Amino acid sequence: MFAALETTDLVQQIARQIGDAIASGRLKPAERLNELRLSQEFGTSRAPVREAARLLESQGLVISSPRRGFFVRTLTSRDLGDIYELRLGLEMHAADLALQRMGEGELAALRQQVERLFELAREGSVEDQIFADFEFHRMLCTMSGNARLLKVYDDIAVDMRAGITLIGKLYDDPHRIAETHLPILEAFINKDRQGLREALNFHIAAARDQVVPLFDGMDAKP
Amino acid sequence: MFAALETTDLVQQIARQIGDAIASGRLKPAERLNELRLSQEFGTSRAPVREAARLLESQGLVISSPRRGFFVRTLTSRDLGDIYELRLGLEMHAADLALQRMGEGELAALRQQVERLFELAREGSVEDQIFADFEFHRMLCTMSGNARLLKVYDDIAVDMRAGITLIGKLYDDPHRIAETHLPILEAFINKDRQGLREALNFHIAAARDQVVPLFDGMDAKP
DNA sequence: AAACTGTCAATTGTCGACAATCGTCAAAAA
DNA sequence: TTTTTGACGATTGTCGACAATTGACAGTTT
Repeated sequence: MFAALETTDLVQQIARQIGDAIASGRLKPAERLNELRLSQEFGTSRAPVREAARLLESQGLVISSPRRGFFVRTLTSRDLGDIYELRLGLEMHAADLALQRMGEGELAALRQQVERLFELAREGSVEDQIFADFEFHRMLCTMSGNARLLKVYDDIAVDMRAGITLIGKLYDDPHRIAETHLPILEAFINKDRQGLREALNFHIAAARDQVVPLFDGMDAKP
Repeated sequence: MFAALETTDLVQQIARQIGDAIASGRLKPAERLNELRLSQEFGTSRAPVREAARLLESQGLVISSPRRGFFVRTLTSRDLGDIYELRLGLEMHAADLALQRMGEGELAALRQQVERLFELAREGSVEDQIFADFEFHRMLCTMSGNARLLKVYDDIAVDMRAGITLIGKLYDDPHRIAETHLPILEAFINKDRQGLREALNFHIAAARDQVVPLFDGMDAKP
């Protein structure tokens, strides 16, 4: 009858804000999370901030160094390479599963999302397109019907986003980015399993090659 | 010159103990984590216990219900099915990568681990063999050379272990379990990529079919 | 000048306390 | 009997405080 009231608890709110700050680059790698400062900024005590930090810790977004505090995780080019390599396997598997379970509605949604990519290439901001790009691949993982797979994708997506915003620059022509999704969509339509794998392989390898190399030498020790 | 002193911090120690208790079934699904009781048992205050619970939360081992506390995660057969399905994709990808990067030492290690499986089938406890089984597959993921992939495997391994111990019974003949690793090993030796995929597919599907069905109706709401 | 040592402010790790909330149980109403 | 209401105990969420530790800086020694 009525809508459920805001039940967001404090810790998760804080965790999300800090997580966003990391993914968006407002908190830089190796930066220390000053608990007192953060708690004052949030208007709370240090306890919820620490719990939020722990929440992010096992997610891999921050690392805790005993007696020294929490630090934003440093991404090496090696880490990023691993992430893209994992993503490749993950999405190919997701695509396999999606092909088996997919109906017409899902296909239409994918098609619409690709159209959106072109749209944003013409008249949107770079960040918006990057976001839409992530969303396309997330849809693919959703369509696998495997919730756990989706969770893994969400985890690594945070890091990819952090990596991209860390580079700070547009890493490719937006129109070309949109275009590279066409073979994927096409293979979906044709239910061409092998072609889909190849299209994903090409697409993700391209993304990796444009992101990872720019990352050498950007490392910093905590 | 000297060995570094134990720098294990309290929170991680507690988190590990609770995690072990969950994986080993000493803490049952949907069971509530009474913070006061746990803190007394550990001889600490509630703060570190809560932080440990948060650490386990984003790992998916416990879920927090605002104002009601932390509960051991309930595994549905659907969850377990997803996990095995994800594991399949993960290990096939790991195998692909391992095939490219593997040397002689790795092959010998795998072979030795399979021998150990047979050994334990003859004269070991069931738990030891299950543990060795997990270790075999973990080695495979390690050999992928992809640290992030390994992390994902470790995450889902906890749940698989919890699922198996929850069932509580031996789920197959130990000797047969050992045998099903032979085709995997063989395909590795022959560097037969397709055969390796098929062997893994068979092996993991078998594991799933023996674990997941037993799980129907064991669900409980928090 | 360089390296070492001692001191000090800043920050973390942990604790005990208190208010808010939830689940339970008994009593009252239907 | 079944359902609703009310109150109580138990438990959580959050806070402020204090001891322990760290990193930096200045002073001392070689």
